Amino acid sequence: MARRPAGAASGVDGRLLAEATRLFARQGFDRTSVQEIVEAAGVTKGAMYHYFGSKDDLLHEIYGRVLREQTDRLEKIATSEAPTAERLADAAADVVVSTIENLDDVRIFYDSLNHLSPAKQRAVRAERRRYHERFRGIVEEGQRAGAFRADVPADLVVDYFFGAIHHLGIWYRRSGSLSATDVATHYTKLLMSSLEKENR
Amino acid sequence: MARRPAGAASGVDGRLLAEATRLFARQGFDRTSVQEIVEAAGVTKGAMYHYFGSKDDLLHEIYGRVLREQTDRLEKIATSEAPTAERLADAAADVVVSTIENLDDVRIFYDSLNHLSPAKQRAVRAERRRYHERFRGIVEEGQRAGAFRADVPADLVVDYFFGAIHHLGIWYRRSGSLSATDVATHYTKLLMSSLEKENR
Amino acid sequence: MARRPAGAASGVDGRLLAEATRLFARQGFDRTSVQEIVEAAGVTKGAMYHYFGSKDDLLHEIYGRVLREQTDRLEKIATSEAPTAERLADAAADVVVSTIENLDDVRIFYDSLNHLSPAKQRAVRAERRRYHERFRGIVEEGQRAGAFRADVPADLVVDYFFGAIHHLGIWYRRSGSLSATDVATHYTKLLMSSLEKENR
Amino acid sequence: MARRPAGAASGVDGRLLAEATRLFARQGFDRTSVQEIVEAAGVTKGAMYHYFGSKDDLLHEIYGRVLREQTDRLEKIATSEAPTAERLADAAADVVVSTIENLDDVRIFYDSLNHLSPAKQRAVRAERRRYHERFRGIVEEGQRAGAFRADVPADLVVDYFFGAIHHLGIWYRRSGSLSATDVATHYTKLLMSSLEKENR
DNA sequence: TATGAATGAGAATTCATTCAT
DNA sequence: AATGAATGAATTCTCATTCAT
Repeated sequence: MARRPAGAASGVDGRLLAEATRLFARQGFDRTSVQEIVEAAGVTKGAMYHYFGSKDDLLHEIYGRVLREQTDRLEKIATSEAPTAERLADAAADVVVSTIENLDDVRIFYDSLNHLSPAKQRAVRAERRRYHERFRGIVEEGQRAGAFRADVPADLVVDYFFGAIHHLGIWYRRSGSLSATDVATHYTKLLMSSLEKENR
Repeated sequence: MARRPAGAASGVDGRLLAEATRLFARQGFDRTSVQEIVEAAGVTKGAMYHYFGSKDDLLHEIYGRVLREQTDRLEKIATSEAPTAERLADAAADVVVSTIENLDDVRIFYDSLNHLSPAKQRAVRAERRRYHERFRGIVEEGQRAGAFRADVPADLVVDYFFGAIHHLGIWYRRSGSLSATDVATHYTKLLMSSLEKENR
Repeated sequence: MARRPAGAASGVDGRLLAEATRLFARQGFDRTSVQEIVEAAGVTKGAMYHYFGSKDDLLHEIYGRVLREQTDRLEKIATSEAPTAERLADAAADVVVSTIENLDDVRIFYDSLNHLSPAKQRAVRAERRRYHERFRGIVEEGQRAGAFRADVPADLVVDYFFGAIHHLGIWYRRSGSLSATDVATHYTKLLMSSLEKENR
Repeated sequence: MARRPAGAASGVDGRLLAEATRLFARQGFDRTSVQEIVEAAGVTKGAMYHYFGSKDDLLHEIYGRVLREQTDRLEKIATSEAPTAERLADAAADVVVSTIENLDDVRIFYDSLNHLSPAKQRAVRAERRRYHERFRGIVEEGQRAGAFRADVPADLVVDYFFGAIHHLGIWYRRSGSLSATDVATHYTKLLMSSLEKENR
C-alpha cells in the first residue's frame, strides 16, 4: 500500500515511519493515535493516509524493515568461513549489539505482533522461524561436531538465548553504565560456556 | 475497591478476574473491552463496576496476585539450607515450572506494565527489583565462595536468565512435546553450566 | 412517598434531608449522586430508599419545607395591625434575614425548580404566586392610600425586590463583614425609598 | 479549540453554539446531553468534537461571548460625557434591555457557573467583578458629588440592582405585556429614586 | 428497618478512516 | 500531494433504582 522508495528515511513518509516507531515503542500500538503520529511528524492526517493505507500499514512497514535488517545481518555472519564456535559467538555478539542499537524495533516486534493482519503475522512468524533455524543450525553443527554439549536440544538453547535478547528491551537503558559491547561480551560468554561439554 | 477474600476464584469477582486474566493474556489489555470481560464472566457491566473501580483496577488486582505468588515461591526456596549451587538450581527450576503453570500471568506481567497507574508501576518495579536482588544474591554468594565464575556481573546473569523465563510466554505451548519439567531441567542446566568456572 | 413524621430533623430521615440540602445547594441536584448523600448521612442506599421513594422525592420534601417556612413567616407579618409602610418594611427586612439564614434552601429553590415533577412544579409556582401576591397586596394598598408612588406597577416592584433577595444566594457570604441585619436594613431602605413619591 | 470567526452564527460551529445556548438555558447544562445538542444542530457527535474539545468547552465559548458583549456595552455607556445620574440611568436601562434581549445567555450565566473549570471560573468571576466595579464606580461618583444618598454602601446598591437583573431570567416572558423598554423604564426609575437623598 | 449485590439505560468521549476539494 | 471537515462505531464509566434477604 505504501509507495515509498525502499529504505527512504527522509521525506514525509520517512518522518512518519520514524515517529511511529518511536511512539509505538514507548506507548504501544494501541495507545498511540494516528493524531499523535502525524503531529510528531509535523503533517496532517490526510498526508499520512496518502502514504500509508492505514495505521496497521505503518506497523507492517516497520516490521518489514526490522525483519530485513535482522535477516541481512545474520546472513552475513552465518555464512562466514570461521569455525563453528567462532561463528556462533560472532552471531551472538552481533545480535546483542544490533538489538541494543535498535531497541525500539525490538520492543515493537514483540509487543505488537498481535496487531498485524493474520497474513502478515504468518509471514513474520515464518521469517522469525527461518531466523531461529539459521541460528539453531550453527548450534547443531557444533553439537554434531562434538564442540558443544549435545544433551540440551538446540531449539531450547536458541529460545533461551533469544529470551535474553528479547528481554534487553525491558531492562537495558542506554544511559546506564554498560555499553552495547559490554553486554555483548558477557552474553556471548554466557552462551558459549553454557554449551561447553561437561568436564569431569 | 475489590473485596474478594484473597485467592478466591469463585463468586462474581473471582470469575471476573479469571476471565480478565485469560483475555488480557490473549489479546492484550487495550484490545480487551470491558464488554468482552463481563460477557465471558456472564455478568453485567454494572456488576463489574460494583466490584472493581475500573478496568485498570482489574489489572491491578491481577498484578497484586502475581507478585504475591512469585515472591512467596522464591522466598521459600531462597531461604533453604542447601548449598548455594543447589539453591540456585532449585530456584531456577522452580521459576521455570511456575512460570509455565501461570503463563497468562506472565504474559500480562510484561505486556501491561505500561497500563498501570504511575504509583502502582513504582510498586511493581520495586517488587520486581527485590525479586531480582534475591536471585542475584544467590549468584553473588556463589561467586564470592568461588563456586561460580566471577567474570560476569551477577546482575547480567540474572537478566539473562530472566529473559529466558520471560520469553517462555512467547514460544511455550502446553500442547508441545516439552513438559514444564523438561524445560526446567534444560534451562537449569544451561544456567548452571554458564556459571561454571573456565577450565583450561 | 415519604413517611417521616412531619418536621423531623433528627433520625435517619432528618439526617438525609439535611445532607441532601447541603449538597444540592453546593453542587446542584444533578451533580449530587445518591451515593454522596447517603455517605454524608452515614447510611446505605437501601436505607434511603426506605424513607424516600426516589431522589426526586428528597427534593420534593425540601421544597415542601421551604415553602411552608416562607409562607408562615410572611403570613405573620402581613396580618399585623401596623400601618402599611411599616408592614412592608417589616416584611422586607424579615425576608432578607430569613433568606440569609436559609441560604441553602434559597439556592435550591431557584436552581432546582426544573427537576420537580410537572405536578409539583405547578404546586410550587402556585405557592410562589400566592406569596408574591401577598407581598404585592401590601404595595398596592400603599399605592391606593397614596403612601407609595403609583407610577410603577406593583408587580414590577415585587419582582425587582425579590430579585435582590434571590441574588443573595449568589453573592452573600456569611464570612463577610455584613450581618444579615445590616443587609436587611439597607435593602429595606432601598425598597422603601424607591417607593417614595416624587417630590419636586 | 473552537476556531469560529468571532460572532459567526452560521457554519456548523455557530449552529452548535446556538443550539447549545438554547438548550442549556431551558434545561440546564447537566440535563442537556451532547446527543440532544448535535441532533438539534443537525450534525453528528464527531462533528461537534471536531470543533469543540468537550461539552464544557461549548459552555466556555458561550461564557466568553456573554462576557465580551456585557463588558463592551457597559464600557460604551460608562465612558460617556453625560452627568453622573444620567450615565447611571443609561447604564441601568441598557443592562435591562440587553439582558432581556439575551435572556438565554443570562440564564446560563447564573445557572452554570459551577460547571466551568476552576481556571475559567476564576476568569469569569474576575470579569464579573470588574463589571460590578465599573457600575459601582458610577454610584460612588454620585455619592461623593452629593447627588445620591450616601448612607447605603455602593456595593449593596449594585448587588441589589443586579439581583433584579438576574431575576429577569426567572420571571420575564417575551410573550407578556411588558416590553423590554417598559421594564427598563420602571427598573431605572426604581433604582434612581432609591438613590435619592432623603428629603424631610 | 436495613443491607448490598446487581441491573440496564444512557452519558461523554475517542478514533481510524473517508472524501470533496 | 495534501487538507481538514465529518462520520459512525466502539469504549469506559456513572447512576438511580430494585430486590432477595
